[in-house]
Amino acid sequence: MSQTTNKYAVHCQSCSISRLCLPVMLAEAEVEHLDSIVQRSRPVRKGEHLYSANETFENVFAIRSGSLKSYTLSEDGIEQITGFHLPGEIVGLDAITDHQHPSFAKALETSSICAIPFEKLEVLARQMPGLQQQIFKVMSQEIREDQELMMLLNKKSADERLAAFLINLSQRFARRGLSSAVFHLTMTRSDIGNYLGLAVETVSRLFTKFQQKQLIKVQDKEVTILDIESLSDLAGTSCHFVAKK
Amino acid sequence: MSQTTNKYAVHCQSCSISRLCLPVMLAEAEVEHLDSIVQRSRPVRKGEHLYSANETFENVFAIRSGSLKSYTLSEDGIEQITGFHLPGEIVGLDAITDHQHPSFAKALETSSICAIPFEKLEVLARQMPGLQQQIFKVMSQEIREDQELMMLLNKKSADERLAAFLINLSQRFARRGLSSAVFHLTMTRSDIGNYLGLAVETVSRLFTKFQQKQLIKVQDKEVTILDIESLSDLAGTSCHFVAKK
DNA sequence: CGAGGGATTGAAGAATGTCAATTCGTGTGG
DNA sequence: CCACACGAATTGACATTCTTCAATCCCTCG
Repeated sequence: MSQTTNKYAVHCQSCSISRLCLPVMLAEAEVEHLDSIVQRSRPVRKGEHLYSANETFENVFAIRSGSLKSYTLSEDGIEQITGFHLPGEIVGLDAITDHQHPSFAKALETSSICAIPFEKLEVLARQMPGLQQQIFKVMSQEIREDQELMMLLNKKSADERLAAFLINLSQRFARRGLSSAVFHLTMTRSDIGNYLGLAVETVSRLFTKFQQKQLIKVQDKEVTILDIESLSDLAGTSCHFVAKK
Repeated sequence: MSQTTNKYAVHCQSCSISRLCLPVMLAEAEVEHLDSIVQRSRPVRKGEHLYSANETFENVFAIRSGSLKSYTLSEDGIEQITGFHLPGEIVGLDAITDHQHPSFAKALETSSICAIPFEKLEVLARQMPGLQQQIFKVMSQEIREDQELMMLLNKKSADERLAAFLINLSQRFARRGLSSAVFHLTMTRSDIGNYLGLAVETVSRLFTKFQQKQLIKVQDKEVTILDIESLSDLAGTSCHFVAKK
């Protein structure tokens, strides 16, 4: 066992978010196998990169605590945030294709990360049907979420985008046993705008607008959802045409 | 062997686009195994659905010839096209997560399709490392492409989007041994607009604009790329700020 | 030959971006 | 411990791209 493994030992067996992570479908003995290939190192601090574009792909990463953003850089150096990631989620899956990371992953706060050597994971997956299934599911889920995001960016107004974003975060926090009503944004307004395809100023204006409409309360990075109903309506059902009348 | 398998028998071993499809990394004997679980049925005709949202997920589908579009419907019934698919590509991967299709796949022209029972594929993948790897790669690739599309929708102007779309199509045709300069659009202008997050009118205007600039030649559904250089520049490097000056 | 969807083109309007100024908050260094 | 500096956030005024609406044309397919 490596030193790093000892030092930051939190085993999958006792990990609080294992039910959201790869071990979900595994028997106890299987979890031990998985655990044995997982590498844990010192926490990644805010602003540090977990991986960068063009780096060789070796591991996928499971988030144990904290939060990350992943993003790509276009040829002209423009940052495009492709996702925010919470505990239990797996990042780095976009690198499998050609063994090189196409994107960056950066910590939004100090975060604990499990590195999982992908080649070993593949081998294990062949022996453990449940693990293979779970990997497929996680990847499938990501494809689906990206599609939903596309829908959001393509068809929805600025109001709808931000509402959907907040609802989405709320639900994800809830699944992790945190409050769905009050939560902390670890990303900047600029990050949110970048992710949603909006100017920072627009995001800022919307926050105040939502606050005036008593949908949410915002104090710096602390968001309180006051009217989840209306916010959901805004996020989901209303469309350009209807909204206008 | 089922009747359908006989009737439309084109085996993976002799399939012209197998190098773009799942068999890529397999030994000949392995391809035979894969081939034995693949189901081929009568071609899907233009406008017919390969699968629809909420249907139970059983197969992923490989496209042998023709083209498809996949799309989702929002709660308010708005169509959002999430991709156009060419021979060699696999569709239905977004359904693995919860055994239900979240999206629709519709033929844009008469298309030959291979249905691959996913449960059988999973079993096979455990026995054939190369197959498992290829499935992972295909899924990873899709995640990556969705991210690129997000970048496109989020950060690029209408001109850049259409240019990128045309370049992308051109490259994909080229990989399939077709002309990268002259090709046929099987989707409508409306489809293109939907996919790129633009109004049909905008797409139409851009086609004429590109034509005036001698970048392309368009005659109905037939596109000829005249100046791939400039078009690539437009698609990739130029950014809002620079372009404005 | 007629009908209907697809495509094109023009004119006007709206949503959002851009620019600019100010405030706020936080972390750093003296 | 305070002052400063710098990035983040907010707010206002203006600019612009793209959408929306409307009319017309075209092509295909019954």
